[in-house]
Amino acid sequence: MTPEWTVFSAQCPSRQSLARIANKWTAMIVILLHEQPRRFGEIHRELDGISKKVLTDTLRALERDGMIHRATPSGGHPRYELTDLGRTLHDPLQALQDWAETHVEDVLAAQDRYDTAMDEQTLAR
Amino acid sequence: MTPEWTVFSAQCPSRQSLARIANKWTAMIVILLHEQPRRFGEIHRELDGISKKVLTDTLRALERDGMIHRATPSGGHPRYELTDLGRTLHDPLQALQDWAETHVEDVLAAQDRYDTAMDEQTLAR
DNA sequence: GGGCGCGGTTACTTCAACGTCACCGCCCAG
DNA sequence: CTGGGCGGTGACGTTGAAGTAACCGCGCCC
Repeated sequence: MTPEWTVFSAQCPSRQSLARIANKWTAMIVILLHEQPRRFGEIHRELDGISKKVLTDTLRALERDGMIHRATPSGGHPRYELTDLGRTLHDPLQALQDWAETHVEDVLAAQDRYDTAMDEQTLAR
Repeated sequence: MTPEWTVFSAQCPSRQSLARIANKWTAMIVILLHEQPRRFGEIHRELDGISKKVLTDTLRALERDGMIHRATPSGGHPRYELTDLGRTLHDPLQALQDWAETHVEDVLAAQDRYDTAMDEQTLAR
């Protein structure tokens, strides 16, 4: 009987798995590739602020985990595309991006409230 | 006219927001607190492998972003609980955890395939 | 064949995240 | 009034992730 691990156990593979997908670059890349397959340079241009190194590292990791596929047509440039597994990941990650964009204002407001509360606290002492 | 930023722009606040929620500790804590409010020590015990320092840091950050609330009943220990905002975050994050747990095997298999393919490639040279 | 763009790779550095550990105040039990 | 658990905090060191920049082979075009 194999123990029923969950993401809450540090050694459980699903924890590693969660760590990979609960990551901003993973989310953005999966969402980007869901629109259409893209080439390295395209992804690099669209993901503002990512370096070539980090992009290659992230793409390799996603490829290793079977979420994307690197297809090199003969005599052409490689294209990155989602695999079937990767496609199942799109909706949850898209939901995350949607949340981030619709609730930005709330988060910003909460930060303001927290920061001013902290300021008052330190001033009062 | 404010520019229509998205998470793809590095300076957009929603990018920061995405970075916070697309994070394994955030996901696990939100899911844990959705079941019921908990005390520091409880969370610490249930999240295998997190240190006190990282836990406090993460809790503070989530509190600042308005996702959780630290309630200290008079003459009692503080309890952490989700705010309304935090509650809206549960479903997307739960979806991520579910994905991680249901697709572990696929990911593991993909890693195996990738690694043996790499081995053969290096042996062939 | 020389230059250019693409798609990386590599070596080196920098920086932030994290772990560890000692310590603290508070409250309660004995 | 002392000892222990709880809920942290702070200093310090380590590590790993990320940035930087130089370089590289390939194919294409002039």
